[in-house]
Amino acid sequence: MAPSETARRHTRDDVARTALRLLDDVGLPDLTMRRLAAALDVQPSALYHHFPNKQALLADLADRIVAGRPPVSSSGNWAADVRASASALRDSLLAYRDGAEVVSSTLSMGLGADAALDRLASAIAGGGFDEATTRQAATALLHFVLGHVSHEQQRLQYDSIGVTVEGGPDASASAFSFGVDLLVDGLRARARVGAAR
Amino acid sequence: MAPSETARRHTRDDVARTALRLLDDVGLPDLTMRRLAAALDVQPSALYHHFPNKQALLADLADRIVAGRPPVSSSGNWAADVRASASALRDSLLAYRDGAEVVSSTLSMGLGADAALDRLASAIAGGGFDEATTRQAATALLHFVLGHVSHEQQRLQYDSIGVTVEGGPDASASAFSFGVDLLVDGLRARARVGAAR
DNA sequence: ACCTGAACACCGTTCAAGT
DNA sequence: ACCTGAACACCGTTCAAGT
Repeated sequence: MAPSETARRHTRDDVARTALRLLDDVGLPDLTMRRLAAALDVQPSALYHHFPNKQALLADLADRIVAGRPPVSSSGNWAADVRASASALRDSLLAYRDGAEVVSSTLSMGLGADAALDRLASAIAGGGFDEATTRQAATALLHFVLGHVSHEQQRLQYDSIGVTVEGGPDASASAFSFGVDLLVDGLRARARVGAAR
Repeated sequence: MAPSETARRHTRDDVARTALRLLDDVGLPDLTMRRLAAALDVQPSALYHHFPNKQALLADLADRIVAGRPPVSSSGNWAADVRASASALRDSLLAYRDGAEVVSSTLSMGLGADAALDRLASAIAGGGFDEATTRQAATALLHFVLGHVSHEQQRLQYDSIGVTVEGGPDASASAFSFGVDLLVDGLRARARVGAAR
């Protein structure tokens, strides 16, 4: 125990966990490498020992945010499973400040958020659609969920600044359900046609 | 003509148009106030005479991107109109590098992109849905369109760097149509129920 | 393996002052 | 009305060097 009273060296997991806490405290725009370093009581350059760059760190955070809730188990009703998966994903994103924005950004970088897509896809696959339909429907649903929750979280910020927003959280949740139902109903129409028994 | 050979003073419209050109040339991450100032042959601080901050500039760009194409005129077939509106919006976004990202960001700031929502909503309204349904469906569709095209444009960048992406532009366009159809079919199911003649 | 210290090449924004 | 010059308070990232 040479260096000092408190342990000083960090692991990659430490860094990610601290980043997640900092994200929740200050939001994505203020989650800088320098602030993260300060939170870890370390020089900014030390972070680059654990992550090659900020993008890689954010991709890791996205994975952790999505994995926050366990995947929903299949119930035998694929439409209900899709709704439950979408709702669970929304909850995961809402669990961290700017969670949707973080996952969105890594999805567009092609780095993370695969888990989110996979979960939606496997729920949809329960309806017996072909692979192309399943993948495209999952992508459409993911885009809707990320867009909706991003919007929702942005309004939460305005709200916390004191600006009152029309609708409120109930309206937001019901608009979310509506969007998911729209996509599920669209798929249902396809199931009737596709399942040419 | 006191100052010099070339006219030196700019209008707000000049600034926005130059910003749009710069966006197309270098992409959103490199569209900085300082580079824009350099492109206008002006000091960075001069920009703040035309726009209060970068957010306001981006909101203006978003409006211009969405207004790039005229709204589709009603054809008597609301479902076809919705598909045409979504497709026209996609074309507008694809017309500028990172167009979808620009519009997304201003939408989440509650500043612009109203025109995009309004166009989708008026096409949907042709189906005779109540106002809440129309608005929520338009929002869902807008989220899908923005998410899809953002993703699409990000892949274009990887493509231009030399990385070959699975699928290609045809697959992307057909996945877009599929997502729009899914939402339209979901709405159609609702039309049958709602129009309890 | 993990970190420091110092630097490089940038950002957005403000503000007094000029014409 | 539109702009300059200079500053303020930051960024992400690299790299030699330390332990």
